[in-house]
Amino acid sequence: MKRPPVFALIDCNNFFVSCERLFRPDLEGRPVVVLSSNDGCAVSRSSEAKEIGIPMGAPAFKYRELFDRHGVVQFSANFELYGNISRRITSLLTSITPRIEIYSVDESFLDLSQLPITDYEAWGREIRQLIFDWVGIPVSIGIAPTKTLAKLANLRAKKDQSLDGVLSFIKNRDNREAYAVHDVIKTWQHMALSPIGDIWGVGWRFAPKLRGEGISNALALAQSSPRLAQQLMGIHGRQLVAELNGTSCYPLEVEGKLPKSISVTRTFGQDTTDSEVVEAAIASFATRGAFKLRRSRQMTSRVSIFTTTSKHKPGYASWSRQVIFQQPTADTELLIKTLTGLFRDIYSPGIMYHRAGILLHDFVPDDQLQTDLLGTVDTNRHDIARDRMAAVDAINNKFGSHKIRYAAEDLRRDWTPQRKIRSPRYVSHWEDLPLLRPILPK
DNA sequence: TCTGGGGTCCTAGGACCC
DNA sequence: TCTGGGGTCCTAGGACCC
Repeated sequence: MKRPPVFALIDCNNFFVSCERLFRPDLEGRPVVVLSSNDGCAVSRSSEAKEIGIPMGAPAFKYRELFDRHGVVQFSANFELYGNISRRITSLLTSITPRIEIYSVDESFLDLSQLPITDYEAWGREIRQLIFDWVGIPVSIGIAPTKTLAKLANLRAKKDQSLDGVLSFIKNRDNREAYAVHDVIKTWQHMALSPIGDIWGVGWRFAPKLRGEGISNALALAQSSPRLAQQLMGIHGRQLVAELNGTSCYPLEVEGKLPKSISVTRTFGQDTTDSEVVEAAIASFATRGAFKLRRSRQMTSRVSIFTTTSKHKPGYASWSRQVIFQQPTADTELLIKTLTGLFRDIYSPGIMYHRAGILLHDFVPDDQLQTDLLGTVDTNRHDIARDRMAAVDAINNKFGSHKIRYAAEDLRRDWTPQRKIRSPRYVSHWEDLPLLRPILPK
């Protein structure tokens, strides 16, 4: 018999900050923030930092005074560290069940319906302790018959200290009922306490619209008509109402999906009018994008670039250009030539470039080289390029990324973002390995 | 010559997520 | 002086066809 799904959402608390604290236990109990690229905005905050009023995305320069007053400890983002810790947690979860969807760097959904669990909340507490003991990261766990409700349960588990980080809207499945009456009552109580803007899928634009209709919390949305929800939010609104009522619309996506587009974009370390600086940046973006594309075993048929000036200065402007390939490619060399060529078309001296990026779209599998209408595909050139890139990837894989690269990337390096206060790469570079000093007897 | 309705495909922009 | 980066999906509207 196929059982209805039971979703568990396991979500790391203040993930980036928790990773930094792993190697700096002295920061426990102190306000800590992790900053975005160029040390621009706060993207992860400890609970102490939230309490003193630092919002998500707070620009660091505006909060400098608050940081100083409360002794807020700041870090530049250290993605190598966070990726490593993230993989440790997902591999632990994968050992519990293969029915796992890795949703983001700090969140995974599990389907528990096939596991012999008699008390879901007790199970959640065990797993929470297990992750803390083995990896050292605190997590919250929400369990429910739909993903939207699992998200909501997770958020409630984070906000209500008395829940101890775990909340389940399903007690057990012994009675074989999909969703028992006492479960529904419990779910309603928590939905009534969940503001409309906290619901997964309701963002800053839809929240005021819904409030205007008198729908101010999750329970009110669950009890509103699917038709009204669809009118206000499109098809997503109708599905949201169903999910809040326990009917699952969003299944567990176990298979890692292939990307449908790839983008690499950066704000420069400092604005520039120099075309060589921007070209070198675009060459580096092309290299990174092409690498990601090959890793997904795909080729691109349409690529584009864009540049912008600063949004926060008068005369903000942006430019973009795209090109369609007759023959799909994953060749770094061709992509660098094409994309830097597109930039030269739009370059204009005197413009203060602030940000630039590349986008790759319209992918085909890399083993599917289609001939064009005239059958003029140059398979020989294609094969040579593919072999060359396979060799480059193999070398960089063995000796470290960027060991072999195109000269266009090194033309100028002035664009690279600043990360002035990054923590050591404790777990990915030998020279950054933490040292343990033995305590000598006196 | 005049003309409506229905379908498909594409693109840009909007909305959301972490 | 200093305000992130990487994605997905849906929808409206235009072009085109019969």
